[in-house]
Amino acid sequence: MPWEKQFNREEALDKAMQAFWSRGYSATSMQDLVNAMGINRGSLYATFGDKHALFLAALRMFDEQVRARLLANLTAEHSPREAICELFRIFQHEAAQPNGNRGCLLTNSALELSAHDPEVAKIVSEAQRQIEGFFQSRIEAGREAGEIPAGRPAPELARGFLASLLGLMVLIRSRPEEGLLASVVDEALSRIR
Amino acid sequence: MPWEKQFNREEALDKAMQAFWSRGYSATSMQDLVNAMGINRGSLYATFGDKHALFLAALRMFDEQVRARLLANLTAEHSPREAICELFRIFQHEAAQPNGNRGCLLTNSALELSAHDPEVAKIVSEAQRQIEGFFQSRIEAGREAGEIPAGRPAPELARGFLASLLGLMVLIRSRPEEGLLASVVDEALSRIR
DNA sequence: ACCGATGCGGAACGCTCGTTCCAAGCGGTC
DNA sequence: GACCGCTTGGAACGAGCGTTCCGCATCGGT
Repeated sequence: MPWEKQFNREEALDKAMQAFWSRGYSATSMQDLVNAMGINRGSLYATFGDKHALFLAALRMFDEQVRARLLANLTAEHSPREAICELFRIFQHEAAQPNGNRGCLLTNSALELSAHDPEVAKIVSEAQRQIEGFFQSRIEAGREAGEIPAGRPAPELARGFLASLLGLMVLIRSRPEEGLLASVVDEALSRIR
Repeated sequence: MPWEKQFNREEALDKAMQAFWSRGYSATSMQDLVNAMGINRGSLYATFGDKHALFLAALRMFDEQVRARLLANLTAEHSPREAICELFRIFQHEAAQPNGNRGCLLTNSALELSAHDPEVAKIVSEAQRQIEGFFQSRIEAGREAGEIPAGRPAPELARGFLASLLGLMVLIRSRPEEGLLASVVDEALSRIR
């Protein structure tokens, strides 16, 4: 029945995102993507353009559907201090699940592509800025509420959390040992305790 | 004069290491390597084996000549606390140099390859363990010398430093802004001040 | 009943990849 | 001085890459 699309654009893009997420950009071939997405080569090119455009679409989808949504949910559903704790704990516990050692597509792309791909670099650095902003606003709100003790300046503390979170992403992908990740999370959270 | 080697094995391997360091494994082609190393295709295969073996050799060279040497020098030439400070400061300042945003080959490889390449994973995780050990031994020695105040347990603090250092590597490659890196370093070092 | 439009499926393209192979050149050995 | 062992440079290979293209099936519109 080729008179109307036989696939859902979002679903297909999600499958592509998953593929890039676990294997990276270069190591994922168009054949891999055709298989993973379950759609035809022709349809893929007609819908998403070439491989690079598909990757950017997948990266943007990750940024909106995973990163932004997660931060928004945490902000809405937890107190400032708990939002920060939950963010770290979510990653710590997901790493123990099967297929949980993929880390974060944005961080993976940061190292693989940012240095030589301005479009990727822009998406990645903007996402990092948003995470930094999340930390900073939660720290400030938590201090105003008396939930987080005074200490180092909020912008600096926020950047420290960003670095710890990125380091956690590296460890999740390269050394997903339970005790190691737990120590990293405990140490980070001790800064607001 | 093809009866004796016209190149130095170490020098050629160093050039290969530089190439992998800036572009990663997949994005560096054998043609790139032939050009960068300045030796012939045939000589390359005869001396180093295939691309994967060459990469492992380059990664091991980085581990020994860059990572291990750096930690040894810091341990020998500085007090425990200063050794930790210097480690972070070296990366902070190198990032400002031209070509300084390549980060760390081990960390780059951790994200690109560790999840699907056991040999790389082994080298990477062993290197991370050594860095963790460096931090822990410096913290313990610094506390014994009264140079580092008591606080969280040394093993946990060491893992926190490891995560911050890895996060710094990610940021150096994806967002090498002077102020950002400085904040990350300052926040990290504030934990032993 | 036919037409145009649309998406499907898969063959096929040109290129670059990693890898192999071989003729040529030269010093050392017998 | 003929042969051996080694490196060199570059041609060549098959496979896989990303990408394009086209005949076919099937709809809504006329």
